[in-house]
Amino acid sequence: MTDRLSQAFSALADPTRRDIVARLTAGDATVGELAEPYDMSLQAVSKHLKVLEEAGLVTRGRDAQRRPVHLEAEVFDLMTRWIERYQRRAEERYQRLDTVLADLQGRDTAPDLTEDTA
Amino acid sequence: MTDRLSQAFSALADPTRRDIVARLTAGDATVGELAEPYDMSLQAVSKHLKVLEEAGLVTRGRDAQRRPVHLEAEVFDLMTRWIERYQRRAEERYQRLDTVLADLQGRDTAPDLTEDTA
DNA sequence: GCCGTCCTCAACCAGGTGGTTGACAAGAGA
DNA sequence: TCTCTTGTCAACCACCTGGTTGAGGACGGC
Repeated sequence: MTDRLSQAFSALADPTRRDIVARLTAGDATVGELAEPYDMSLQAVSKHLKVLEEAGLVTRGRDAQRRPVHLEAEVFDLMTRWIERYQRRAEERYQRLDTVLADLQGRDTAPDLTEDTA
Repeated sequence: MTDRLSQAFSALADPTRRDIVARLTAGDATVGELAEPYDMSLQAVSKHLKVLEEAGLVTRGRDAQRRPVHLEAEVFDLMTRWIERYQRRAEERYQRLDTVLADLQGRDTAPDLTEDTA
């Protein structure tokens, strides 16, 4: 689970972290501000932020003893590109379903593996 | 981790499962066909498919003792909507950065929580 | 009916995850 | 300097995850 895309999907698989991301679209915030609404220790939120940071979804600055958290948009783009690519293909497949049906009798081999997935 | 979106992100956080999804865009496949390229037991692949199925990314039919696996597009749409929503907001925030800078001196409250995240 | 094929279920295991508490580092302010 | 605020680090814990092996269910073909 070391690749960028796995880290990004994994980071957003947690509802607390998605909530944090959602709130950060309103503007940067400190760890304390982000932790306040949750019934959870500051340390736990700090861990969540570390996960988001390692996934590249967030960066952390420094302002005295405060660590302002900042949302980064690039990795989101990476994720949407991956999803839309296969979503689009799946939809295309249904649109030309007649062609697929015609192909069915000739289909006795496994699907090819020529596509990279990362 | 019971909600739909968490399950979907979590399912795609694994490279093997993303690879399976990618291959399924070429057409339905049986468990055996899907397992063939991996250095992994059939049972392990069967588990991966179960995860994908519970996330709603895939459905499984029945054809005698075979269980053809079929890609579903709807949940992808749910994910892209979530991502793009916050990605768009993050980008908008940079575009009107001058406004944000003007707001900075008045910003001493935590970001609001009016947004649902699921 | 019996065998082979395709697949799932159950038990197990190592390692990861999400939370806790306690200690402490870095700075601002008195 | 002493203290308060802000946040991280480390150790610990219960539970989940991704793999294994072994057993067996469901079905087609002989």
